[in-house]
Amino acid sequence: MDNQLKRGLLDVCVLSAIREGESYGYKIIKDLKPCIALSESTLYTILKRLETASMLTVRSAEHDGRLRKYYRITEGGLKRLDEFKEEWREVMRIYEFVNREEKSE
Amino acid sequence: MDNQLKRGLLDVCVLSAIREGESYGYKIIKDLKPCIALSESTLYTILKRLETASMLTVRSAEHDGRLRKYYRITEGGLKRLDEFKEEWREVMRIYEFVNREEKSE
DNA sequence: ACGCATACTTCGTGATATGATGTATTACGC
DNA sequence: GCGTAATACATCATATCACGAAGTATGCGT
Repeated sequence: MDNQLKRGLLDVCVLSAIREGESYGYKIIKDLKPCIALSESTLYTILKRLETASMLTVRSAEHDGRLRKYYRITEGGLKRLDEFKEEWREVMRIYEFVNREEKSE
Repeated sequence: MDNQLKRGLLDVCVLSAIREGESYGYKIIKDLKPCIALSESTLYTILKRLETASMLTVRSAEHDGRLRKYYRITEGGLKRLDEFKEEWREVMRIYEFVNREEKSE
């Protein structure tokens, strides 16, 4: 899975990682590891994008003397996850088109 | 469907459009219209990319005094379509992660 | 003391989709 | 016969994006 298919999936993966409660960058990467691999630079890019899009909020807090940024999903983020489900129907339709009748073999 | 999810799907859509026999740009767009909308500039970019990747071959032929470029899928292209099926399992796994247990509501 | 894990940031790059624009011919209505 | 739409392909500029590389800084184990 090193291709373009990840695009469009990454955002929702990150959102789903904080859906159940706020989390922070490093933890998100670890939580998503069994699902999808993403590097730090990728994650922080996505988090910034989602913040700009008001799909999550950030608060900084100290933890063991270190700074941590905690991300919390917003209404907009939850809405995005819902929309994703809708979009997925469209994706499945395309998938089925690609894998349509391969009769005569 | 104006999002990123199309990426990764476009290539295989185009390949699947010429899987059953050679075709040309304008016709591919029309054939794919019920499946996925793509502009001419996008299509020709993809066709060029697929040609470079040896997933299809091109031949020019005159048709009604006009030049047409006919695209034919190669072994590599067919292999790509097979690989796509494999990759799809991965994608479905990710999808299921995103839409996992939304209990407690 | 050293290395590793934690934690976040910035920069540069390559890939990509797409709109805009251009060229050229055929088909069709009026 | 004239204009417009459809056919058919090409090129350019732009914006978005994932990601590796590299940097900064702290805490923990040995």
